[in-house]
Amino acid sequence: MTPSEFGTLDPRIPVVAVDVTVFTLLGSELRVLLVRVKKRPYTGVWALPGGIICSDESLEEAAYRELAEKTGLKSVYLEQLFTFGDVNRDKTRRAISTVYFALVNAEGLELKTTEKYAGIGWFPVKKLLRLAYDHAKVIRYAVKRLRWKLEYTNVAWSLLPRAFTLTELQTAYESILGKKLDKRNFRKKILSLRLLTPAGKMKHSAAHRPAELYRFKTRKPIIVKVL
Amino acid sequence: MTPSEFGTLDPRIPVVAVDVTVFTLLGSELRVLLVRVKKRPYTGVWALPGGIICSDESLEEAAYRELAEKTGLKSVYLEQLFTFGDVNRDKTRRAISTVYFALVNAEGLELKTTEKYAGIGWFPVKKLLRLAYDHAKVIRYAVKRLRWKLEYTNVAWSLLPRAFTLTELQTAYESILGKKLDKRNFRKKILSLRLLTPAGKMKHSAAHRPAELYRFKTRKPIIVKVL
DNA sequence: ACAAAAGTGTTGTTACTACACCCATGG
DNA sequence: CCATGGGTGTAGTAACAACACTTTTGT
Repeated sequence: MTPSEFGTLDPRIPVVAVDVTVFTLLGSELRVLLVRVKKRPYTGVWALPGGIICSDESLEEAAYRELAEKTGLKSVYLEQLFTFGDVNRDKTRRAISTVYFALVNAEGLELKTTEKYAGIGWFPVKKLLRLAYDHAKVIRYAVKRLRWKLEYTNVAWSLLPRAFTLTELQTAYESILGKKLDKRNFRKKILSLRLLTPAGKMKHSAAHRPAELYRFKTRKPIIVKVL
Repeated sequence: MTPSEFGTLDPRIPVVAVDVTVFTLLGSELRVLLVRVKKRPYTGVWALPGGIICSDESLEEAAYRELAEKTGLKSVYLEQLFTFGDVNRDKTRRAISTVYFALVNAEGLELKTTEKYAGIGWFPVKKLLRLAYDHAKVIRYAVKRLRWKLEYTNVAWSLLPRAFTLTELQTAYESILGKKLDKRNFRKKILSLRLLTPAGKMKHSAAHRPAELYRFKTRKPIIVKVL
């Protein structure tokens, strides 16, 4: 059974959807993945990627499917964020949407879209245009959760390339948390957590001293007080 | 439209339910509210209270309705916990269930049940019997969240009577976290947070020095590192 | 040689842990 | 008067915040 077979019934009967908020860093700016809707009444408006679940997949599988369709990525950090179920969040029918939350390294990543959408792109989280449904609210909530996650877990690995410098890591933290951090204290704290291991290489990027590259020892999500 | 009008369709079409994990302290033991199912194939088995949502209520309203039906309580602490959507979690049909999480003071509270159930009661969270659906898993997850909430927020007020002694508060923490706490450090920390205000009364409970009664200054949920 | 980012320590302050005795009451 | 839980302080330790200069490289 395909998604399109649902949703043709009584508009008061709830339909179950999954949406995904995918975040990445581009030019040390936090961005979210949006798609351009074709269907009325939101034609031309941008929204989070998502859709009705299929009858033979779990919610999480639906979220992974959505993510893979748009980004081609399979093994990324993904977790359930919240389920939005207000009566009039979708003007056309009763829709319950479980929103997932993904973090991605966009380096060399090609976005693809399906017939369903008229476009796809990364949008800065600051000053977002008007979005369809209640998606503006959803993104605000997701950003809050992302900030919390950065401070209390090791998920930052999912935003960065495999190997990265401590300054890159610090910049990621700074641009998402929206505040400057002390270089010495940051490095001391991060290294003392023993989450990182030197990659054994240097990054030579310009006319200045090269930086040591590090990797996360594990890419399993764990809870640690980082800051 | 009433809930019973749903669920008569194709069993592969997802139906949206809300379940509630209601916790309380009875005899300084953590307990959860369970109801006894009548319907096959879970006849006689205990489960979390819950049901299909109505077409004109939000998820949260459905959770409040469920809670009020069973406990008569209206203004309690309630928040969304998680949405469970595995394909075979309900043997009879595809059911997506958003689970809410409530904390209640059970003092002088009368449990009521509806036609739908064969019984209702408070069950110790330790050594639970077999439960219907995936509700054992749901409760384990909810207990984890409860422990986190106690350590990082002020929600403890919702488990206690309006006025309580510091020892009662400490006992609540100890029985939920499952460990002893140091009396002096606990009191020092709690009072330094300035969440409590003396109720101006004493609790005379037996042949020993009476204890000062306190109240929470606010019953709005806030995030504070308590322990 | 200079511009530009990498890298590195110390000190003061604050929060946390561990620990033992006297107090007020009811029976 | 005694059994019971209520109430209190201190000292050592660990985590955190604030702060500026030297090193290494490419051009």
